[in-house]
Amino acid sequence: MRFSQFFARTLRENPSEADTVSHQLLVRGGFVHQLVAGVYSYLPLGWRVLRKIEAIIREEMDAAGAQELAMPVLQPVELWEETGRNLAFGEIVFNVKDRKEHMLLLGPTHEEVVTMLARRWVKSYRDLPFTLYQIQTKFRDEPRPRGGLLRVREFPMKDAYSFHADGESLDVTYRRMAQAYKNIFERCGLPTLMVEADSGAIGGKDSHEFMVQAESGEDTIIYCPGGDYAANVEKADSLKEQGETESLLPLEAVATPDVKSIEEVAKFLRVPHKKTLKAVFYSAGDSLVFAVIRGDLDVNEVKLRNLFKGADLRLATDEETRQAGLEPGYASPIGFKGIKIVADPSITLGSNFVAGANKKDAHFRNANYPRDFSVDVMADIAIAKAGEGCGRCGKPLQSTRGIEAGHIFKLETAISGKMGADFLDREGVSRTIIMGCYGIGVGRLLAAAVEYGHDDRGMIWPENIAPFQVHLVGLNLDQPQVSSVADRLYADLKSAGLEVLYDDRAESPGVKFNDADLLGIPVRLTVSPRTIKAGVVEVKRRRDKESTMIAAEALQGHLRELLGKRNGS
RNA sequence: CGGGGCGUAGCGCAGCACGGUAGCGCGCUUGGUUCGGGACCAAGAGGUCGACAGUUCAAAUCUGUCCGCCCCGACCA
Repeated sequence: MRFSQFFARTLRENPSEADTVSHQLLVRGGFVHQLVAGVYSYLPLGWRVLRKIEAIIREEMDAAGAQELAMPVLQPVELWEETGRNLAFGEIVFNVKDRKEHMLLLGPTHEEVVTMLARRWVKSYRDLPFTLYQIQTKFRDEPRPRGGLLRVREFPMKDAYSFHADGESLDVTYRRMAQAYKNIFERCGLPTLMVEADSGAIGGKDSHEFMVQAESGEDTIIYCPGGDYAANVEKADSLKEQGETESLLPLEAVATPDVKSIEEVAKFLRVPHKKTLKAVFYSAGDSLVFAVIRGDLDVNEVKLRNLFKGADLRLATDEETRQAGLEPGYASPIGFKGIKIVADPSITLGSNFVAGANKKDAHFRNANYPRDFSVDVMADIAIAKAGEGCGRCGKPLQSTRGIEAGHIFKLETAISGKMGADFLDREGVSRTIIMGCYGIGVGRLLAAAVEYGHDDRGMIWPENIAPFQVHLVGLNLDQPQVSSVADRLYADLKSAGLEVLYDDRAESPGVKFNDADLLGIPVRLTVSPRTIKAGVVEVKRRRDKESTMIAAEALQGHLRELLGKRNGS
């Protein structure tokens, strides 16, 4: 492609609306253009990258035995009423009305449609298992699009769905898909971390996310440096520090005027945070929930929400707390009944805790479970933090930020059960089809690749997904001798099967070199009066600092060495 | 939805407290000189100042309403 004819324009300055690196660079380089909030055009450069990622995904999906199909974006609301997920998704779905006032929606995902297909086709265990996938635009009216391509409202996604007669079959496919995902991300040149994830309101059992490590990521990952554990913080568990165990002392009330927060209490009574009990109140649906946890820890709302199966969980207001008969700042489960008490096991790691006295300006010393109070549910509701122990090996955990590029999970019968997708097993007994589903945010993956691969001059694309393989820069092309050499080289490279962006514009060298750095194509070749005189071509890899001069005759072989081996297909 | 910021030429911005000719840099067009890391000279094109309403002799500037975009939070199969 000749740059002079290419539909691309670079910007010298960062667009004001972008402050995520990938967003800035993709806009500056002319890869994407925003139409409205969270809706982007993929311009030729961006589209080329997207199609390369898609091609890799297709190859790996096909190799893993999945079959491609295409399902409609436009879906009838009735289908979603079967699973009730039109309510679970709520405001996030884009609704449309047809001319007959029939309500339709723009698919945010395709479990319902694909399960309808399975229901129609699958009669017998002999029809199972199989896996279907598509690469298609999804629509979600996110409350807040952000970070350029990282969180948008219209986006290309690869979604796959597997159907099984039993859990063992699902396990096999799940592992195969996990491996396919590893292959995909590796071929895209992106190191990812496979982490245990929360499966969210959709239900199901196992769930894993594939994370690209990046500061701009929306998720926090807790992982063990030993490599035996990694999880999204929403799901992560850890070994909490053991508090000191003393012989139990008698409960004793102390005056604590105006002392409310754990911080204040610990300071006022001169005890460490981990020797206090924290009480937090949530509103779940139409009732309140009383959460108790050791004072140095925090409540993981995702874990808590999962205990209440999808209920609308939010922090209760002080007003609501008082109405339940509790005094904010001085509340504790001691001598209290009325609302459900959920406790974290950390309240047993230690003894003689300081806890609220359920009246203003007073606390108890030496509170101990179960001597002094009882709880309704004892379950892990704590946020895991770096520094705490790995549940597998005990080593201190670490944390990092990540971009969720892929997510796989075992749906089991969460969808198929509600939709009556059944089959007859070997014994002629009707059973519910078991499902798995597997997603990759393709556009987000593209952005993640930039978050991962860039420097202060621009993007640095991995070979396999770069928009072009070679960036040919011609300098002083107004000299006929130079342009004829450059034109010939361009033609030769193309006929050798390379994808070449040929900068034949009448721009100064500085502009061309800076654009080459910005666009981040893996190999830059320069032809100029200088190189022609020496009978060489300058070769510079984007990720290297130095360039080398290669004799014109040896160039093709040299390029093959630089690029060839990476093209795995 | 709560908090904050912003909307003036294709892009980045100034002008607005104090109302009176719409400006700068980049980019773009034409001609010339340049040519290995964002060249120079000269001449140009390009804007209903987000929208609507109000105040005023007069509004980019003051007032009101609405719309849009970005950031933090809430939320996020």
